[in-house]
Amino acid sequence: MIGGPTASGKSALALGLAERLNGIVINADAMQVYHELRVLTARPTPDEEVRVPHRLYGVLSAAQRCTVARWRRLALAAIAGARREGRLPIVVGGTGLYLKALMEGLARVPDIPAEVRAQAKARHAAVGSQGLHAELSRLDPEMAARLKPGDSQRLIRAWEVITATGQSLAAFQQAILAPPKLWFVPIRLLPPREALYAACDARCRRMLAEGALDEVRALRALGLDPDLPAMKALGLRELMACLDGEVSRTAALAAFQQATRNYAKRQLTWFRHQMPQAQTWNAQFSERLFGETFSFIRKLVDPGQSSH
RNA sequence: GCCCAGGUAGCUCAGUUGGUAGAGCAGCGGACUGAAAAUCCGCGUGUCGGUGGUUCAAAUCCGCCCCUGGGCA
Repeated sequence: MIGGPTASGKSALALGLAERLNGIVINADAMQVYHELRVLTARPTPDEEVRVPHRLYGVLSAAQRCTVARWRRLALAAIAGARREGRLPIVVGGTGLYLKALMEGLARVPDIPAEVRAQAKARHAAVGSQGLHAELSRLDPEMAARLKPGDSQRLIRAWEVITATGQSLAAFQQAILAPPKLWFVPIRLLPPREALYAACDARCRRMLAEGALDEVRALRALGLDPDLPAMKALGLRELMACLDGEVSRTAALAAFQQATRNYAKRQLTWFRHQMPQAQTWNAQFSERLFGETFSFIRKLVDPGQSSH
């Protein structure tokens, strides 16, 4: 399992390991699952997908909604498939929550009916985050106490769970779904800040050169609900503004790069604190370390090949 | 050369009738279990362009100088 911020070199590491270890690369990125987003999410190229089998890349339409639970089911199936084929599953992605849910299990919350979810959103739109927080204080004091009054997304979630099930989300979260009986070797990439930001900037620039604007234009033509997760991809809003002539291409790129850096910083925080059991490596920024990572993994998955 | 408008945090700018300064963004730190590329929380000492002066007290008033825009010659 490989985690780390965008542009840290995760995919290259996964590909390199998969080639040498008879592996299958399994996507753990919330945006790379969407078919219509290829350039904008830096999905592995068709060429790379030929070199090594890749799973869960572009498997959902942008009109669909991926969730942790949905991804987790897909990932478990992909892992099982890889093992059936006798290949090493290599789960790689920047969505920390997905990796954590896969490793540690997920709260067993029933599906919330679409009507209730819509109701929760409508309620939030009507009374605002503060208002919803106040309301939650009556419905579910425990969740209200641990959520910040401005945290709209979690407030909505807590509200819809208590409303639909009559039970607090806190109670569900105490009964975490048992983690699968799988042995993970978590590896995280935490590149130096300056190098990471430079890599983010370069990646955005490359995306523009590789047709990001065309991709955005095509996606927009689908006229999807802006509320869909896929529509939250970094760069979408910025590049749409560019297509509309609201901002120059240069300004759009700068905004896109800024958003990407902000995101990378959040990911660093996540992987630093939420994945503490992981080994820290730095493939992209040091060839030597890549070699070390490789032999380290080889020993773990194939002890017969090493001296001990 | 003259006139006008500006020079305040890394950037864009606030700053009431003089009481030694604060927002947004950036940056940094943090939270995180079914939208997570999401959603939030915390952190603000900086020669207030420089220098003289008025005043108990100057970012704020006055003089001179420097710099940046714009206008007139």
